[in-house]
Amino acid sequence: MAQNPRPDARPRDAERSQKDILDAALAEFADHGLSGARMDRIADGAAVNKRLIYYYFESKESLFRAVLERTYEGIRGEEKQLNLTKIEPIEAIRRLIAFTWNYYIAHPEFLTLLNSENLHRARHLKTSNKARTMNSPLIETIADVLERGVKLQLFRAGVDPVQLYISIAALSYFYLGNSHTLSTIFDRDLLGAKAKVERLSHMTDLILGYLVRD
Amino acid sequence: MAQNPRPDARPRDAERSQKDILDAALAEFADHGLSGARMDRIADGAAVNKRLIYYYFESKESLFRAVLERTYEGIRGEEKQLNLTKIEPIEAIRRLIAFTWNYYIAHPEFLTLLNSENLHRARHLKTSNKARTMNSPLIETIADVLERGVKLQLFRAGVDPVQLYISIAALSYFYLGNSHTLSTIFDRDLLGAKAKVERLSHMTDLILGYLVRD
Amino acid sequence: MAQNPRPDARPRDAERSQKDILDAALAEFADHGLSGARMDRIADGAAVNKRLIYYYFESKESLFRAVLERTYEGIRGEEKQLNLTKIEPIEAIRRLIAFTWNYYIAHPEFLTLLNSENLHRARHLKTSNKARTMNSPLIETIADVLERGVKLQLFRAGVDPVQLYISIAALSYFYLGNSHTLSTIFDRDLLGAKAKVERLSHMTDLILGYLVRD
Amino acid sequence: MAQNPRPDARPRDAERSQKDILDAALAEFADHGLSGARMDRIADGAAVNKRLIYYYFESKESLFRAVLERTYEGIRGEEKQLNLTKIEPIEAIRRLIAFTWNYYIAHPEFLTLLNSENLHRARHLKTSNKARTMNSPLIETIADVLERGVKLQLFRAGVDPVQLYISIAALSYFYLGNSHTLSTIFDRDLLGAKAKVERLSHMTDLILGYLVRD
DNA sequence: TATGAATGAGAATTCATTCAT
DNA sequence: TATGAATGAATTCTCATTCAT
Repeated sequence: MAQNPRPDARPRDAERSQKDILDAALAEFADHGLSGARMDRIADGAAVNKRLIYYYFESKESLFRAVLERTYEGIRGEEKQLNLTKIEPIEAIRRLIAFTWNYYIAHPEFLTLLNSENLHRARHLKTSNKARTMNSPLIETIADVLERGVKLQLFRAGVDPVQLYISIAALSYFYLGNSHTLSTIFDRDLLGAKAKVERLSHMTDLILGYLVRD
Repeated sequence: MAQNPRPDARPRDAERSQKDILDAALAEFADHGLSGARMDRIADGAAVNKRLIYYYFESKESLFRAVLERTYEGIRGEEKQLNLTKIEPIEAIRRLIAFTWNYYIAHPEFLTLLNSENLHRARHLKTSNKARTMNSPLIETIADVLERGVKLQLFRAGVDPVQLYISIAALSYFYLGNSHTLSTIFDRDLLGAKAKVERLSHMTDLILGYLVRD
Repeated sequence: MAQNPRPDARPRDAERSQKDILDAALAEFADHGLSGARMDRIADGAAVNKRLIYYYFESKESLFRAVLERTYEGIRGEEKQLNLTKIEPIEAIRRLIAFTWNYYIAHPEFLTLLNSENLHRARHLKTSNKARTMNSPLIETIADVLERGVKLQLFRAGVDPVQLYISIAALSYFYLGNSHTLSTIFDRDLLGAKAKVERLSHMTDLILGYLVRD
Repeated sequence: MAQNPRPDARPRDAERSQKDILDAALAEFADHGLSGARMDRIADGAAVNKRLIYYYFESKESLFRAVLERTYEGIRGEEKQLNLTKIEPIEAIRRLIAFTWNYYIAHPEFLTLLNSENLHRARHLKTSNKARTMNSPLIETIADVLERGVKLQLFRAGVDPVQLYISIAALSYFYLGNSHTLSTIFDRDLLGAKAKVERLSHMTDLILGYLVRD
């Protein structure tokens, strides 16, 4: 179908166009996965000519990689803001869980994007030096918090920070990412305000119930 | 003189053909998602004429739904086998975690299929009376185990069986389903024998650490 | 899609099956034309197995030819019933117009079937000895009526019966066969009771206005 | 420096392509009907890539609608050229009949296209604002001619212009549109030069024989 | 006489991508 | 930096017809 010119034809600059494309691509990939995404819709969403996408980003796959990189940058940036090194250990864990939970709620596209990338066996991640080396600062943070907690005889010893990081992520990720099937199967609204409060509470109880000695 | 059927001719077996199609479709959808799956590859995989797929299953979406239904049937069937009602509560939880973990390892296609279905907002599940009503028997089981554990003063009270079910699933699901990106990011083999033992151990510790009172 | 067995599985005989097939085929061809007709729908409509159609009628084209033949048989049979040779000429013309008009109204499938056959340049008619030789008895009838009318000094002389036959058919055929586009263009209901009366009246006036001398 | 468009400047490719597609589509739809038409043949006929058809016209149905619109535009345009308001009434009617006759002869595709559209119950016409509102100017013309003829005491009174318009169209349309079956049945060449002259003569006699008082 | 299973050859439509400017 | 026009290669789906019993 012939494309219409942008209705608001404000002047455009290279950076702006690229950002618009990445924004539209993120939405499209998050909504439809890599295979289901349509370059046409991305062009429409970004209000640019389709050809321009290829000008800036070589191909659909490349574009997906770029989106993935920006997405990892996004979460890593936020994780860095989360300064837990001076917070009391129990409270630090609390905040960590809440942060993860809230981040996923605020960025549902992160979940589906990661699912897509895993479906493709991390192909794009592996070929992205940028994203591959963006380790989460939270591993260090968790290690620090655990260490302090153990020293204060608050926490059990011998907990692997990576395992804990994964578990904390898992508890939110699965609940939110699978909410459509889960709520269908359980015939129960999992995303209402009350349900959300309960889930965060359960996850916090679970993690702290495990960590905290008495 | 009765003619023999061609020696290389596939015997005409409707049930067999349908099963072959479903098997091939499961593999294809699990590998590529709904959009990425190719009907041609499914036909090849099932060694049937492409047209036959449409003869038995109306469309790609319908086929996906059928696959999904059979997949849910599969896990629900196994869950039913898992008789925990007479097992001592702590051991029961242990077995439940191990079962979930092992099932996902044995059926990696279950994970990607569910991810696909969630990407599509459970569209197929919602239109499948069959699958929609196949509630997991494990909710009942968990409720029973928790109750017994509480009565024996082994477990903490007030734990919601659905939350616990979701959490147990989450811990395995996220680890296995995201193993490609996680192992890339952590540069660590998450699927080696040792890593698997450690993960199962961590998950069990986590859940029991939370549940068991002292 | 797999076919269901007939819900009412009464015993069937060859003649009955063939008639059912022809009935269903007529409806299908009339509704969708030759290309648009579906053998599957015909089988469904006749409540027989698709294979049976090929058993009795070689192919889609053959089936169409058979339908056409039966259709011509139908109208020729009715035309024969119309005994106008002893009717007063003016009244005979009146009856002839009304008969044509009413036949087309009662058999709308006749119109679309003929349109289809003309689209295909009368290919099936030309290869059907049966239909090709089924001349309309009305030509003779009209010739007779005209002759009598002229002798009685009622009608003008020199009218070609074939031209008149075609014109009488044309006036009904076009109105009824194109009623969908005509009523859309004129935004006027052409098929209501009042409109029908008016059309028949107009056609009769037109033909008699031409034929009758004063 | 403003460039003057050269008078012989080639039309934009886009326009040309669209016209070529519409031309080829008209021929194809006229020859085979909507269902029988093949997008491949249209692409070949227009010497464009098949994909381009979908680029400009959404679908086969849409293309058919566009063809229909252009076809109606064509006849309405010619009808407008036919200036009969200052012509003597009898001569005006003569010209009108001849115009209709000659237009159908020159545009046989118009007949089959309309038949197709009626087979589809004017579905495309009804969804085309363009075509739906292109009323024939001939209705007004006929009303005017009739009125003048009545005033001059040449014509009978009380003739509905719409009925007359339909009848004039019908006489040519049926003869030409059904010429294949008719000439097969009558075993008589209906499209030879002599036969055409006779038909036009008959139709004119018929209409004027009805209209003109003595 | 009848039928469920199966298919090869298309058919419409889609899609990422490139051409020409 | 930007774009409208164009396309080859799929991709889903269809259809008349045949196979095997």
